Amino acid sequence: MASVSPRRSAAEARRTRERIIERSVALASLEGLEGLTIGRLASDLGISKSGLLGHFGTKEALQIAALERAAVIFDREVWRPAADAAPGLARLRAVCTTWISYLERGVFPGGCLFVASTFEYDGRDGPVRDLLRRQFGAWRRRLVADVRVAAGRGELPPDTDPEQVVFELNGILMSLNHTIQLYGDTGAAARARRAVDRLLPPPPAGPAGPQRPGESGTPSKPA
Amino acid sequence: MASVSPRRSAAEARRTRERIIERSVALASLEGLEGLTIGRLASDLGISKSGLLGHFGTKEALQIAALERAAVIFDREVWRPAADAAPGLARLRAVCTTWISYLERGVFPGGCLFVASTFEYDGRDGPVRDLLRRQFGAWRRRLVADVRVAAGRGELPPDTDPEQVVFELNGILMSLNHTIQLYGDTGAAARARRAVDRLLPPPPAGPAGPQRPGESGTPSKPA
DNA sequence: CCTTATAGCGACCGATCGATCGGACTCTAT
DNA sequence: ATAGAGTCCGATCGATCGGTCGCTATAAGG
Repeated sequence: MASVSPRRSAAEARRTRERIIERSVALASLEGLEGLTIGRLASDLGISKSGLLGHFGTKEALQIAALERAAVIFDREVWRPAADAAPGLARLRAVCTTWISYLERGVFPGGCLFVASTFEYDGRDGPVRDLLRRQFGAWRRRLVADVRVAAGRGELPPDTDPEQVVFELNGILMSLNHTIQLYGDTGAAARARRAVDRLLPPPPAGPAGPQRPGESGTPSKPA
Repeated sequence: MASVSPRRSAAEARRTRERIIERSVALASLEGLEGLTIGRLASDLGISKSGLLGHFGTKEALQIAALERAAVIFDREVWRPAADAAPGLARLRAVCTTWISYLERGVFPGGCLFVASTFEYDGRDGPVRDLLRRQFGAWRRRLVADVRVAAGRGELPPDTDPEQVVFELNGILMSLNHTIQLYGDTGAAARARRAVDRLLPPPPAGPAGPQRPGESGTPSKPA
């Protein structure tokens, strides 16, 4: 009678919802979006199944909320730290650095949630897969745009095919993800960096600037 | 009473077992190794759950049988068609060709079962994951050996790091797998081929042999 | 021919799945 | 003060999960 603790202000509810989503993201990266079960999640958080599901309605809505949160985290961990670099090669290389680090540090305990989810949703379609498609598309477009800038500025060969570069970049990062997840070998990050260097050669670091003199871009040491 | 059909010779039982495994592989590539459910599988095949499980004992044993069968298929579709090429660059390139084709043709309806399973078994360990590790290890070792041969024969730069090359090859193929599965874009196979060409440059196709004169290897047109 | 091994069945197990319900409770707005 | 909205609960739903059991009918082996 006294043990029931039904505290529930609007702010508290928001916090509860946050906790649910946060835990969902971590759990989903380990067990998969489908392996996420309401019962387990609820008992993990010390709340009831109905109380949990009340925030989302259906499991699918929870999955989508988790994916959207994962995108926010990805943006925070990978894109934003590199966003200030000069568009073009500099930013591409900066993004690759943060991207590799994001896998190396294990931001998601079970590896990149997007990659895992894609393979999980191989066959079936539906809102979850649609969202995944959109998220990957947006990310790819960002990278392609910067490759195009880099090629236009002469930082990459003029015959560069932007989509091709992004295709290969994605492969490098997926291979890293795969190696880390299967063998726990974070040393593979060095391999990924080498592969990136081959694909996006660093500008010559001579005392004289590269080829675009007036550019403030090329970060020498952005703190 | 009359509808029960308990035919069961040793040969018939073997065939039943084969049918189960075959269907399991296809289903697992679509729904995941864990998404494989005994009930669904049984009703798909028109047999009872207990009759199915009697062949394997546990679901885990069935998953392992499916993975082992998938390895046989992979070997048949990817390795064997290329195995006769000369060890070294020629065979590496041949393997990449069959490998890409294997993804392009959708040998497994849900993409490469090994890759999907790896990400599915991110967190948890156990016999399934151990098997995955061994299978990937064997495949990687094969490729590394051929890269080493190629480097030793001067078909690749002498400072080539074999593990690095295989790491990047794996990435290319995983990126292809990913693109096909998420967008159904088999056109990405061309991108994968271009990436392979960059990583494993084809030998100069001049009228004179490459650099190793007495070698019968370098297949000009092996039919 | 008769015994033994076994393939496959139907019935059933406890556990858990996602989801629904009515109610207890506390905020917030009037 | 009171009404309404919203949060979270316990109980419960039907379905399905992996797995077990006893049984029957046959094939295989002596």
